[in-house]
Amino acid sequence: MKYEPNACRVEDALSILVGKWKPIILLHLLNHGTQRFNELKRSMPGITQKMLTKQLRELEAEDIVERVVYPEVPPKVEYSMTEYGKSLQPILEAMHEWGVKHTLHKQEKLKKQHG
Amino acid sequence: MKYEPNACRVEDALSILVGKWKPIILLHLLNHGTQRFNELKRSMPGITQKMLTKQLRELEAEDIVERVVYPEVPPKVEYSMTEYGKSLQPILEAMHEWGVKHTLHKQEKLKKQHG
DNA sequence: CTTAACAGTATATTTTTGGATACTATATAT
DNA sequence: ATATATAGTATCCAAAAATATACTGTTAAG
Repeated sequence: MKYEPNACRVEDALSILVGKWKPIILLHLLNHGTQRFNELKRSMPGITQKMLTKQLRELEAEDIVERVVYPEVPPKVEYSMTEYGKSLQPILEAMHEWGVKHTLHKQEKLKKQHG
Repeated sequence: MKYEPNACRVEDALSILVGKWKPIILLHLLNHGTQRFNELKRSMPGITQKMLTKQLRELEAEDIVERVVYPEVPPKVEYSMTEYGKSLQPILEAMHEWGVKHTLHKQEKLKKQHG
């Protein structure tokens, strides 16, 4: 494991995970498998169509998410994680684990501060 | 490992790693140990003093980085990872590993696209 | 007397990200 | 005839992140 500045690829992973909605989208697809556009939208209160579309297209461009259009009317579009995209799962899990610890750490810090 | 929306703590980890400079700062401190302010600045071409200060203060507020001021003139301030902050290393390493793979993945994709 | 090193702060501006709202097309249900 | 569901676009606007630039105070070096 080398981290010479020029060889550092942390940003590559980060750029895919970052954004207000991307981790939520990824975790939802990992947990629920294939989902239609409006299924995703309904499970993420607060997201706008524009944002959801934009995030999904970015993930698609990176081969993380697959988009399948069925030529029906009304339209039907299904999203799912690619096999390649699933390789992000261990990282998301590690971040989740760390986040849980960090929440506890902050709580203990607060206790100390007011006795 | 549960990801019920309310229990998802991925954002907690993400909020600490995110930003144009934070991963760079963290990796540098992990690899080089204690560093003075201008040592850090010199090793990150392009960063402004304001940005470096801001990122370091945010990391300090989260107990990731420790800041020690020596009452000398000219001023001397040393930064280092806290023990707690070092617990981020496996995540950063995992992201680096993934980033390396992703770089290769993209290269192969390009090859296919133009024959 | 001027300049540089140190570790910042202050102010203003640009760039990026995210959000609100209205609009499209087609088919089915009422 | 009207409303609803589908999966989006197109504009415009607000908020957040990042950058540029100038400034502070003290000491030592030239």
